[in-house]
Amino acid sequence: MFHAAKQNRIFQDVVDQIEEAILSGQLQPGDTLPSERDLKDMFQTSRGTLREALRVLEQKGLIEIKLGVGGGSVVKAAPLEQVCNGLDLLIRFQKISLHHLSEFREDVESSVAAIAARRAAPNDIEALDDLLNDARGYRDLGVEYWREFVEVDKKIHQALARITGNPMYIVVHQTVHDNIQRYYEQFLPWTSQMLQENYQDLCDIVQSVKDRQDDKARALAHRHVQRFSEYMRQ
Amino acid sequence: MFHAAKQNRIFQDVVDQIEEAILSGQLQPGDTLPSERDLKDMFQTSRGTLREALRVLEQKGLIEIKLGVGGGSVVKAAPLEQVCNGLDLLIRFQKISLHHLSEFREDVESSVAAIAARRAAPNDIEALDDLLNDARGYRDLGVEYWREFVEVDKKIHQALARITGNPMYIVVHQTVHDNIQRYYEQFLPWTSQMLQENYQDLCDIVQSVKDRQDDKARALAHRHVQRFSEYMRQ
DNA sequence: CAATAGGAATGGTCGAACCATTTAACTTGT
DNA sequence: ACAAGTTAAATGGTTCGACCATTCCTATTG
Repeated sequence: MFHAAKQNRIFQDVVDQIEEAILSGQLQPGDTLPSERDLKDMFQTSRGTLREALRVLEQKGLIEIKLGVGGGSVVKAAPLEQVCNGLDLLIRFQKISLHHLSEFREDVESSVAAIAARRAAPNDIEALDDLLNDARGYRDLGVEYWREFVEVDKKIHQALARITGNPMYIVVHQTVHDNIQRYYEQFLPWTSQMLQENYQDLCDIVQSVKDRQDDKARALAHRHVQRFSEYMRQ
Repeated sequence: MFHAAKQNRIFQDVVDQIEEAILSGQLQPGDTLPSERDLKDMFQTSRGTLREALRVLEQKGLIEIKLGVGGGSVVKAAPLEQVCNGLDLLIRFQKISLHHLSEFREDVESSVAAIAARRAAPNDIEALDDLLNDARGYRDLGVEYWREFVEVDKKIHQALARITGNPMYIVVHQTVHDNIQRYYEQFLPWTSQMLQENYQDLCDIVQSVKDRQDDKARALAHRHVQRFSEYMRQ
């Protein structure tokens, strides 16, 4: 339930203090921390210990460290990559398979589509239509434009996630998508037929979002992702 | 698309080498790395730089560092917590509201229940029944045992997540649950009626898992979590 | 006025020393 | 012979001081 309180570790105390300052808003994204030599005086510690603390914060994705005279530790906007990297590590550690990730993604995308269908505003619909037009363009250009098509496909899913207005879906969706994409980029036997099927799927999903049919959108999105998973299984 | 290749950073090279050794299986979980003083000689670097590398690996969840003569850096089994910690940090950093968290949780718990209903093995059912018995015991003891009851409730949800066999659900579920708990521990107007309702919900869910009725389990879990969210809105 | 050279601030690295903790071996008393 | 306490060694944690590499600003010079 609790984990050991290694309070002997000074750098951990420094990490906690700076992390608390960031999470509480005392330090805003973009703010620059004092230099290492100043910080070491503030915390009354050595530079080595302070640097270990900064290293941890950097690894957590909370700060970014820049070189040179104007440099220093800058508070980052959102530690999203860290979750991505953590997931990636788990995958490479073979604790999570592509199958697990796909299954999870099916549920997330389904829920996102369903909620989007309930909440899409007129300008959201407009944006989706624009993206759909782009997708049709690349489909018509032929299978050699699969890379551009996939990019639009990604943007459509991102747009749906944003329409939910719930940052949890945005964040989780992006993390899962990024990690799946990293793998399927290696296997890319895209056919013209797959492009056509995917485009049709997207059209159907957007249409059901327009019609406010959340259950239909959920089912379509589920089938869409599932089909994609099956492509990859081969 | 790419991020800067700061190859000036020696400690990063050390991190990469050790990480590669772990991922490739040259270093197995449980193995102990050489001491800092030996490692510094192997990498031909200073102890300070080497320690920064170890700090990063520790933060990544790949190694655990123990004190004393028998101590050193031990390769960890699974950096599962790292994803939890990362997601947790993201939730707190972005100050994701209870409402958004709850909405997301409703979907996750629903999917978990549905999948569990399809995959529960006999011994899983047994474990669920045992937990259900514990829950009934605390319910009968009265409302002053709400804390113990909630603990069992949590264990039941955890058990369902584990039954899915998909680490993604386990990790996401646990993180979301912990963060919601952080909110509702402040407000605890538990009534005897709420205890009763929750217990009945759990019974129904487990029953539908037993009956392999995944859609019913999904619906019940959704209502269960939704009801809980409504409690807290007051 | 532009190009170049220099200097100062800052992160990155190094080495040596010392402290704190832990384990194992050793000593001692019964 | 056994148990308790003591000592020693290995290991991570910390400190200090020095120097290097990078970056930006400023002053010099053509």
